[in-house]
Amino acid sequence: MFFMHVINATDRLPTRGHAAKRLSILEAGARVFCREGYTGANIDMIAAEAGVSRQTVYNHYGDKDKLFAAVVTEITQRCNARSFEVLSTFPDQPEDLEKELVAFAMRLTQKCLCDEDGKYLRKLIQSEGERHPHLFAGWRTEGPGKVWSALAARFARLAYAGHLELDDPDVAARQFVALVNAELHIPALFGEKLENDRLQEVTARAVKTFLRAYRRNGKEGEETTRVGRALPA
Amino acid sequence: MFFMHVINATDRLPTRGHAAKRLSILEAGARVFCREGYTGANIDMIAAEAGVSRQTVYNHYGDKDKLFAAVVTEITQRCNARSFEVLSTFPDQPEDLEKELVAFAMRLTQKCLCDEDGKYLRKLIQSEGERHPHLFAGWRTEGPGKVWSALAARFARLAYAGHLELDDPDVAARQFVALVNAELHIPALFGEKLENDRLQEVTARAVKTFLRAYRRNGKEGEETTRVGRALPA
DNA sequence: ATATTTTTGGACAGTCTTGTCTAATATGTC
DNA sequence: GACATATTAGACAAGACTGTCCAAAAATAT
Repeated sequence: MFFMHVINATDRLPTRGHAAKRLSILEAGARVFCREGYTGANIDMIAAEAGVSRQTVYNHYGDKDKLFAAVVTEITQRCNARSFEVLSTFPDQPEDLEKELVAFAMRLTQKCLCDEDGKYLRKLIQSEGERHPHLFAGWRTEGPGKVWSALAARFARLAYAGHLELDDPDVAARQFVALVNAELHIPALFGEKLENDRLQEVTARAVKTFLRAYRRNGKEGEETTRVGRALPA
Repeated sequence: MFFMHVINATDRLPTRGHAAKRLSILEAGARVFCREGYTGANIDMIAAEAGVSRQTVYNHYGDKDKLFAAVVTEITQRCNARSFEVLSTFPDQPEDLEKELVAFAMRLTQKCLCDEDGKYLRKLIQSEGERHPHLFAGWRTEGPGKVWSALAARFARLAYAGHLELDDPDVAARQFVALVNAELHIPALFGEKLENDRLQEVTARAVKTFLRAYRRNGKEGEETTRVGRALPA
């Protein structure tokens, strides 16, 4: 009983206000580190943006390095979780494969790559990936590593069900992602976002190309994927 | 005559030693800015790496901002020039399209994306693109802007000659680049380079997929691009 | 050889940042 | 209300960096 009390007093999660400030600092840290880079960010900026005093930042996270590491860990987890969430909406039993793949690709883009967390993670890696690769080792294995192989498994299933024709599901998965993101890289470098219409358009074209390469011959809907094709009667 | 002399004394490029130091500072600046980011880089580091005194850096470039701008301009020009050099080796009259496209893609990757200047430019844009987009406006229009449309023109020519079947050459060009670079992004984030064998392999697969999607129906070599395909007799 | 330009090293002020410390205040619990 | 814990503002020392100034030394041109 008194033991419980001791445990509660020391191990229990901080009180509501406490936890709220902690989170607020983390969010502000993500924003500022992302905006200014690790070296360019300073604690006062983060404290101000979080609406707390500088000392509170130090109370919670110790120093700049530890705060950065905490930000990386948190954002990584969020992004990974989001990725698997989206992955679970993959069209396993498609009625209209092209349409459903486009919708899936749009979810992937909007919820994982073009959202705030996705942008933060990208910039954090860009600014510190080369200097501190260990900070992102977890992301590499748990993030792209697992997402891609899970995606490959979904494609393999589509192939087994006769919808696709693949040499190597892993290659196909990476190429799918590459095609879908083709037009995003440069705008992302300058903090720009594609409008929704444009995103829809480039995604549709990416999927179309993917299916041209990988759709099983003689399957339905082929004439929509290759314009002006001269089919042998 | 005396007029010539005046022109020479004021307008001529600096003497050899002078120019050599100027260049050395620029190269060192590129390395250090790339390694440390704009904020993280400091003038003493650059001076030391260039083998000159700090004052000399200020004599040549005025201040940190101007030095950074000069580095960006120089590296941009080099990268653009290199891109068009490689572009001029595009296989316009291919005998073995797949093989020649793979070779072309390898040149593009190795000479433009994976070389030192390519890496510098990428990191410079990553660290300062969002904060100072105007510094890279020239790159966007003269670099990817023109390279892609030139590449699209080459693909259009291949289509006109009956080798390819394209809806939109611009889309095809961007997708080609995206496929070829699919595997490079993540290693690049951590300063890693793909070994040549691996690069060759992923490039071959990218081109294979590209041709599966865009090779003209009934053209030669199709059976090599689609494994296990069931052709209608 | 002499005059001119360039480079050097060092000192310097001013600014910014990190991380610590303290005393006062706020917040929440019992 | 009393008590413990969290938070705040501000001062502070130590260090780093920028950009300037200067006088001596070196390189270059005439």
